[in-house]
Amino acid sequence: MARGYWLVKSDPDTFGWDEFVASPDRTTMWDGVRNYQARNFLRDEIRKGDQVLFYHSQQDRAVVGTARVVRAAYPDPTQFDPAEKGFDERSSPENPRWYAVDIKAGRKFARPVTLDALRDVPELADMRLLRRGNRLSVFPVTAPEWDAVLQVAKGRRPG
DNA sequence: GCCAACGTTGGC
DNA sequence: GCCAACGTTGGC
Repeated sequence: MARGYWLVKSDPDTFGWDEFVASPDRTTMWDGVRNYQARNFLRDEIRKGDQVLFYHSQQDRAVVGTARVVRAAYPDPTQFDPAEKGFDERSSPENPRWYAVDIKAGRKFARPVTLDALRDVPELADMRLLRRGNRLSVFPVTAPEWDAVLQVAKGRRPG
């Protein structure tokens, strides 16, 4: 089975790498996605075992480590809870609208791979992360892109 | 703090 | 069905 690669974004002020690693079994529910394109990726394409780049948005703007999908898509429970920010009154357990996956923290990069560093890598010229106006919080990464990011993380490229 | 990008909502 | 207004995201 072909393994998939993904990038997920997180605002470190809300949920950063350190909090991720401190989670039970280094695993967190990746919930709160309320964008249909991102939802479709979660619901239809992400598979258990897929690999993930964990990216800090906002002030950090860097890929900080890797993760792995340990549970494929299931209905995001926060959509049913009026106390949650992500509550959606149009959703019901019988007809869920939003999905979550579980991801487990992998390795932390020795040095974060910054956006600026990524922009210097020719193989990443078309990477979704670097496109103007990209706001998707989860999207696929190609195998060459995955390899190139890891090369930068290992210090084998400038950055 | 500002602003561009973009998705969603609601009036028509 | 169109589109202006609005809210959110995220880079700078």
